[in-house]
Amino acid sequence: MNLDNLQHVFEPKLVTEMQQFGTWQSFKEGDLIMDYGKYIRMMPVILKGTVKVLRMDENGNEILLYYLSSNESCSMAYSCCVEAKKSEVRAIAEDDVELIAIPHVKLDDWLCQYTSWRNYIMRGFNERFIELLKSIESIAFHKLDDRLVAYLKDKQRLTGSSVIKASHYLIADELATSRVVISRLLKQLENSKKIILYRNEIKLLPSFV
Amino acid sequence: MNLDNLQHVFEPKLVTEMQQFGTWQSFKEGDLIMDYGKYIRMMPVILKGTVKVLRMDENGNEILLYYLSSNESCSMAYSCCVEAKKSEVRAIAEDDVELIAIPHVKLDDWLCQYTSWRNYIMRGFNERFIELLKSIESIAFHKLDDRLVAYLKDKQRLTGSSVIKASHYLIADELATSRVVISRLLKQLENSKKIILYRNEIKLLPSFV
DNA sequence: TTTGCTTTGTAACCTTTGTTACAAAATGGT
DNA sequence: ACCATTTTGTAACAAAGGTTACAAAGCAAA
Repeated sequence: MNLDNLQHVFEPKLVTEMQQFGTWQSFKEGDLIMDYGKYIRMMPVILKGTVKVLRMDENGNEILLYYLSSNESCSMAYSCCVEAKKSEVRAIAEDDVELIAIPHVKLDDWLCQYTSWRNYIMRGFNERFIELLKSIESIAFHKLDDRLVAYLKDKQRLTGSSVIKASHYLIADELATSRVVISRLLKQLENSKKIILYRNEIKLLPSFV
Repeated sequence: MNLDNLQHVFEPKLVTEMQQFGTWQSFKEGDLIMDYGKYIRMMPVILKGTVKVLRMDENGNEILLYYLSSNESCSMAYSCCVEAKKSEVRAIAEDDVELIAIPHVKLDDWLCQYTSWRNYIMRGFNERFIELLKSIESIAFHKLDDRLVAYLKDKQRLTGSSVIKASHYLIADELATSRVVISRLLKQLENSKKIILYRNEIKLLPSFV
């Protein structure tokens, strides 16, 4: 397995340990990486690709928590992992994903031994916090049209492409609204020459930024 | 300082260390415990009382993050503290508060040394996560009237009293809406005999539950 | 008691978002 | 080419929430 990218984040000795004790896994687009109720025994560190993390509430509403990409890991997993709890989240591969799964017995050891690991974990918690806070702010204070624009920009940044592949239905789902509303707002954006709509595809024009 | 309650959470040796290295602090209702932009060098562990934690976004909107009560601590503080960053949150004493402030140099040491501390920190992160998720779910999927009812029940649980002391304006603020809207909804609840309204006071009737 | 400030009540109106219903277009398999 | 399925467009309407404006009530200090 290729852990070159990790060298920039962790000290060499830790990378060697990760190689030794971790399990390399790969997933194809759409694959289910983690699901509700499954026991978590490993903590994932993403090497390549993007992972979408979702959560369902008591009423069956599913909500997008955040996206994880290279060198990030699922903070929610950590404490679940240590306490051998069941997953409260679902993780899906957005594109082709490679990750290295760290067995839970190593988590605590490394926390003591390696400053880089400790910082990595703590920074992860913090970043995830900030993401959730932004999410709250977005829902609480911004109207749907702004949120939609932010959503599209996010996708653009994440995929590195100005062509976003998604159906209106999917977008509606992730913004917790209905398809008709999204179609309406997208059409407004198209009319103001900021995007062009195709089937399953949205092209962001220069004037979009 | 009286750290009896901590005995139930931490091993005796750690409690002794907390006594030795921590700083005992007390605050009166309304006191500012932590504010935006101040450097965080200590991590608070609440001994008594309730702390309200807020955050402000780029547009100056302030949002309620969560309440902390006995034996809880501010997860947001942790990583800030370790990296000696400025606070992104404001913390206000809801009632009379006692806390013990742990100097940041001890945080990492204890993480290695004491399993109870490690679990405490990790569980804290997790609980805060869950709170934020609930908050997101509430805003995203529930209408204001439901959220208002949930808010009142929360206050009731937190204070242990069926009489909630708060102006409509304050409630509106914490639910990120306008005073008129809250007055309207409260009046509906009063009309359906679930609450009685007074000035700066709301009495929850038995039928409210 | 008078004055000024805060809190609450209420009406009227506007904007945003959600819902239902139906049609048209695109796509993929046979 | 034909059919079933998915995706998108649009209209018409309903509901929730936000805004403005003003009045009345409560409270506190002078």
